[in-house]
Amino acid sequence: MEKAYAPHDIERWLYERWEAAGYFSPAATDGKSMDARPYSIQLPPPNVTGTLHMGHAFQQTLMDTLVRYHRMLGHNTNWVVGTDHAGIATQIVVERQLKAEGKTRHDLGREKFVERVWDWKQQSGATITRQMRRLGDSANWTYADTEGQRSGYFTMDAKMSLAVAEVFVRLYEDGLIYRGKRLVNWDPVLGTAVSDLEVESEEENGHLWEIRYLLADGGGSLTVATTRPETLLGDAAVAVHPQDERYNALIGKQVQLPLTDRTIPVIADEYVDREFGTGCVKITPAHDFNDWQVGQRHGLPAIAILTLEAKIADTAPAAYRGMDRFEARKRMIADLDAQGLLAATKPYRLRVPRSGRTNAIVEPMLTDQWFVDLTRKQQDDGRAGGWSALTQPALQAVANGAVRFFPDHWGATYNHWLENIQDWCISRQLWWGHQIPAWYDEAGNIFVARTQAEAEKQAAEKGYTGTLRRDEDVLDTWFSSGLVPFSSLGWPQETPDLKTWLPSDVLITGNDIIFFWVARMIMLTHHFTGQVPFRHVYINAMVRDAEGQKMSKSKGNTLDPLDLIDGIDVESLVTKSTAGMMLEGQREKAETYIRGHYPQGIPAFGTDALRFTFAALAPLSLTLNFDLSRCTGYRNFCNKLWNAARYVLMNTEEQDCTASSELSVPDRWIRSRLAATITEVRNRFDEYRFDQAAQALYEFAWHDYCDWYLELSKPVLTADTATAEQKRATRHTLVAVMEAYLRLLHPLTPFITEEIWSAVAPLASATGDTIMLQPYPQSGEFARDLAAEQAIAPIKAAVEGARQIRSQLNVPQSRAVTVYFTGSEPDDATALQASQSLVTGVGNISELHIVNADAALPPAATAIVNGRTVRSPLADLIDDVGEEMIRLDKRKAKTAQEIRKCEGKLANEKFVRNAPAEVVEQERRRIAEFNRELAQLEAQRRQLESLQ
RNA sequence: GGGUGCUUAGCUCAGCUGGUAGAGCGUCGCCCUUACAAGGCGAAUGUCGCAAGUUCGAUCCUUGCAGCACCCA
Repeated sequence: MEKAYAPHDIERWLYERWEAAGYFSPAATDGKSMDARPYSIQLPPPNVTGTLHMGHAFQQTLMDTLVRYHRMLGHNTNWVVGTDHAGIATQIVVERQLKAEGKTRHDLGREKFVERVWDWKQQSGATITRQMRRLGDSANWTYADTEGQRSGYFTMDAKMSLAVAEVFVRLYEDGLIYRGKRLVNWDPVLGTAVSDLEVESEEENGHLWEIRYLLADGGGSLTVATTRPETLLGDAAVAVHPQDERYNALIGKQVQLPLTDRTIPVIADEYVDREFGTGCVKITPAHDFNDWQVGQRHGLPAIAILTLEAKIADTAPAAYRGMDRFEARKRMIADLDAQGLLAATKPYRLRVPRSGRTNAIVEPMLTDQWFVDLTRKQQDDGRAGGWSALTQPALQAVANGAVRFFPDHWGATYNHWLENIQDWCISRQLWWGHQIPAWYDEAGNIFVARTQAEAEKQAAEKGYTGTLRRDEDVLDTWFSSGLVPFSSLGWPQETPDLKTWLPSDVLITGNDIIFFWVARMIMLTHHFTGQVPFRHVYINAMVRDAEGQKMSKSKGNTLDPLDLIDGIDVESLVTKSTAGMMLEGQREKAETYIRGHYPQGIPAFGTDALRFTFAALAPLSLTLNFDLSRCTGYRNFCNKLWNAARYVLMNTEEQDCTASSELSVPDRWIRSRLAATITEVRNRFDEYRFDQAAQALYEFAWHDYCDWYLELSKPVLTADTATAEQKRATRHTLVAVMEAYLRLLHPLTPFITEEIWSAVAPLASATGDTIMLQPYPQSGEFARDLAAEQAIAPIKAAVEGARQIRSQLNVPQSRAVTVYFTGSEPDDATALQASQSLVTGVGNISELHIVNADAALPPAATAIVNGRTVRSPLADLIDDVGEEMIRLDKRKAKTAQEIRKCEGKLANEKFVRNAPAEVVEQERRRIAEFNRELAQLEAQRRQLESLQ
């Protein structure tokens, strides 16, 4: 083995070997695989043209850890993966490319444009799956891989598209999909409807304009307050609160609508907030969601005055036609002012709805769209409505525990959303996506069918034989991803895979798509298969930078997981991170951040260290602050493990390492600790506590195995006093514990464990081509041995005591000292006696004497470790008695304080009366212990005083 | 306005059913001891956000307050 751990040298070729050998497919688990308990995870399909970001890397680390864990448990394990066509995002990218060529998608036409998107998908589609391989994802790439690219399914491939059409048609036939003219959120830049989930509203600075509307009968005016004066052209009424005495007399009268020749009524509606503005609100049903409701209540007309490009339409007065909405606003304010109708302009903070994709201000727009009904209890013909058929069962699934959230409080968020759900607008005015399987005849009659031929047949049955026009719109991307849990398994065919892998075991995903995706998968899967899509939903934290800031390109604080794996120099990092930044200020800001935070660039940590960091930092809370220094720490951990393996191999290779019955206390102790760690790690994985599993693994390897066991093995392996049998027992323990530990660790750090295992396994008599398919350690493989754990305590205490004394008196550890040891437990003396040579070896102790607390000793320095006392003659050390006195006084003060605390408790009658007997007893023991310690310290001090 | 989460060492975070406050990184000493300087050994560091309550006992339970973050309207 190389002297230092070099991740780059091992990672890539190992992955290729695993994949080529077919280890990722369920059948590889072992011979009995298909009968074993199935275990599967559905990957949230990433955007096919996207790249891997920290959130992906984090999620996938957790998924791969679970998948590897369960595969080693012998479960029939299938990690179903695929990529998403990501309608809007992908279309935007290609449109941008066209724009660079001076073209629009309309220049190409739909067919050519879609072809072009496919080209782009083919070209860039492999990027993300290649990156996932670098993470070590043991995904079942060849499963559902209809395109033969070893990348799983693609949501727009033929098979998946078939399922989409099938679902659409069936929902339509069930009366759960309808088409209608409704107000929807409209992105005027993209020219498509977007769902309310894709709209982000933030407070921005704006104005509140107060505009005078004159009464038509000439008897004065009223003043309305609005943040959107341009929509005035579409006003259908002015509303006041019915109990508002200021305006009572005006209700029912007509007012002259400024800038137009229309008059509109004054109506009364509870919706009006008397406190807001002037208490008079203009009502524009065609351009505001609330006003739409008011309009419905009062039978008002919806006058649309904006085009789909958000320009003033021909329905408005000629003066403003064709103007952009914001230009029109300016002009109208000026005109109103000129006519003396502008009463006031006030600065105002308002929530501005913007499209998540284009950042354009979203316009409520009255358009024909397709919806999934999620709100009706019952349809007019008596069939179940969407609430009963889709929404309610989804609520039920969580309520009755069929689906469990981790952490469980996310269930509340899920419930709250579903309980207040709106119908789901599923049509998008895009070209890239699943085209809606609906056709129209010339009269506008709708035929929803799986194919055009089927639609024509339907039309013919109604006596129509002319040409049919297919609906131009495509479906919301989430519509197809909502089917993934079953469509990826071959639905609508009744495949055996559906039986085996539905429901999957756990979904790991971000809280940002609980509504978009999780809820919809539960609804649709239940509706079409009667099952839940998954049993558990683990909501992972959002990855942020070390300061807790959201990662964003414009701040420059994003990290590319591959840069953490491979490393990158600072210049390349700057170039890469600022590429494509148009705004000068933005570029500078990003560059400053990068040079400030990574002045040396980023070192190569390797995949294993990155994965371990994600696991160790995985909290059950909202955010994960990714700290590079933690990553460094875990890279060092890998190096530690690597070097421990080197030590083990150096001392065991080509030697007899077979089992021995003559196990020493350290042998038995480390095996016992491993047994405890195995139980701990398995439990933690089972409850998704990746952080605690990582902690237990770290602790064992570094602080038990390396710090103590390897050190304790040295005297045995090198000393002439140890018998051949004892040496063999130690060699056997070294390799057996290492081999099992590697298996225990493997799900988190697949590469380094595989690499070391291949060298260590033969020595531990383990066979197999890969650690991946080895059985996961069971606590029964090693015995818990409480006697050994107790016997090791005085050994450690003696060594630590000697080290403390040397260190605190500034004596180099290399100087051997004499130690007088006084135990605190009855068995300490015998345990220490039996391991004398170990203690003197590891502790660099020249003579070890086991003595009573009151033994007469030469003046000595004292250390107390876990109640055990270690004393070393000052003659061995130095002659500065004063310093030792200071140390003793410090220690005395500490002990005295503890005693006071205990005494306080025990003096409290209520404590003694009410606390459980064992707690009181424990307190008594502690006080006795401390008193003994104090007496010893005082004796020491007197001795030193006499010396001065 | 409603909801959820968070507040513990300089930083990033653990802390199980209330019973002696922990880790990693960083800091400060001393060591290149033949697995590892990406290392070893030792040390220092906390009114557990604030206030009240329950309890013999509160970082943990309850209530209120403050601050931060996110979600919904």
